[in-house]
Amino acid sequence: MTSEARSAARERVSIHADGAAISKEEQLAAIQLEVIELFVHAVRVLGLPKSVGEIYGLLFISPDALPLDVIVARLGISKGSASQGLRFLRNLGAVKPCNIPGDRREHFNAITELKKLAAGFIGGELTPHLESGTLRLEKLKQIAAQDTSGHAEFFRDRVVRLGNWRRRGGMLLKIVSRFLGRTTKT
Amino acid sequence: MTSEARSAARERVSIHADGAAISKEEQLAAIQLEVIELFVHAVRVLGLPKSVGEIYGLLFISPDALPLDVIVARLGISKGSASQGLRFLRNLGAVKPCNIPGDRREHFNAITELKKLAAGFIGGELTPHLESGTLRLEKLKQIAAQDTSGHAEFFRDRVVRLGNWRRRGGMLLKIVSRFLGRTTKT
DNA sequence: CAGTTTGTTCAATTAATATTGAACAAACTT
DNA sequence: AAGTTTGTTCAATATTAATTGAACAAACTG
Repeated sequence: MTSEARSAARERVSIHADGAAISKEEQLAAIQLEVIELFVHAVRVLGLPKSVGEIYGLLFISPDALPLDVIVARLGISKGSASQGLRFLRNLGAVKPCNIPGDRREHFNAITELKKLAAGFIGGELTPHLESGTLRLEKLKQIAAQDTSGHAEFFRDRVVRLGNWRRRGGMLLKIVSRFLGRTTKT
Repeated sequence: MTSEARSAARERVSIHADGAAISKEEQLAAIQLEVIELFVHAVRVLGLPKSVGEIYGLLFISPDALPLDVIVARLGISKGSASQGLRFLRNLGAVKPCNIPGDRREHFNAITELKKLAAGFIGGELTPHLESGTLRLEKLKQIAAQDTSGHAEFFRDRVVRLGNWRRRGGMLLKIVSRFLGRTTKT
């Protein structure tokens, strides 16, 4: 996009702020709105904020990389939300910054390989929890060893069971990664 | 527990309500508190309310089945929370009602086989979302077919990709179930 | 039957989370 | 250097979700 075109877009946006018109920049095709809605639902299941779903959804269904201010305009969310959401998505590897020659703004593309998305989510969200669980389990073992109640044996059995769960959870993450890593790259 | 013992327990609880004492019934061993905390963290990851983690954790680490009012007293939560949490856990198959002869109250045991827990969670929480996603996808295909913008081909490609994601998601759920179903029953 | 126990429901409250927007800093431009 | 543009941060606000508790119903008990 040229510098002049950007200025023009901004002008239209300011008109919209007056409630008078909607810029072409902001108009989303029906299919785009629907896809964004789909991602909003999907991220809810994963326990992530709506804005993250909106941003990822918009990038997923946008033919071109988009900069922050365009995301803000098209979704009608605040700059703060967009900035935080993009940082989260970037940290997860769900979104990739890309440079557009002649444009100072950092643009973003959605990463659309399920394998990569899952890897990012597993590494960024799941594994940390699994590891903090490992620490908790260590603590549990110690406390169980000190237990003086009449149920020490029962408690120890339960702690063993938790250890088994965790072990199998770790195996599952690997199995999932391996499954998604096989061949077909969509 | 005999009828007389229950009355006595209730009396101690009422004393506690006055701020004067804590009944033996309510005292949780250090290990129990720690396990409950662990489950509270775990259910957060799954997007479930804290109270559900507390209730399941308490039952998991209790040698005997517990009735609603004991759960309320030991966790210090409201009857409403406990009732709703138990219903949720029961629907998921994470908790099993059991009858204690001579006691009118319904008691609950935790189900501790990871396979059963996962099956309940997959069937109760994950599959419904996957299925609603399937419906959304159908809608998406229709909208994509009608698209008049210059990006119809891109949009259709994305919809195909979403279809692939969903298909693989379904396969994953099966793989997870199969993995957890193998032999070792802890 | 009148009273008690047991458990559910749901409107009101409280707590937790996400979002906003204004202040700020860094990187550019003229 | 003074002014833009671009993007971040974080305290205040808004929104959403969980919890409470009181009213209720059903199942028992004497």
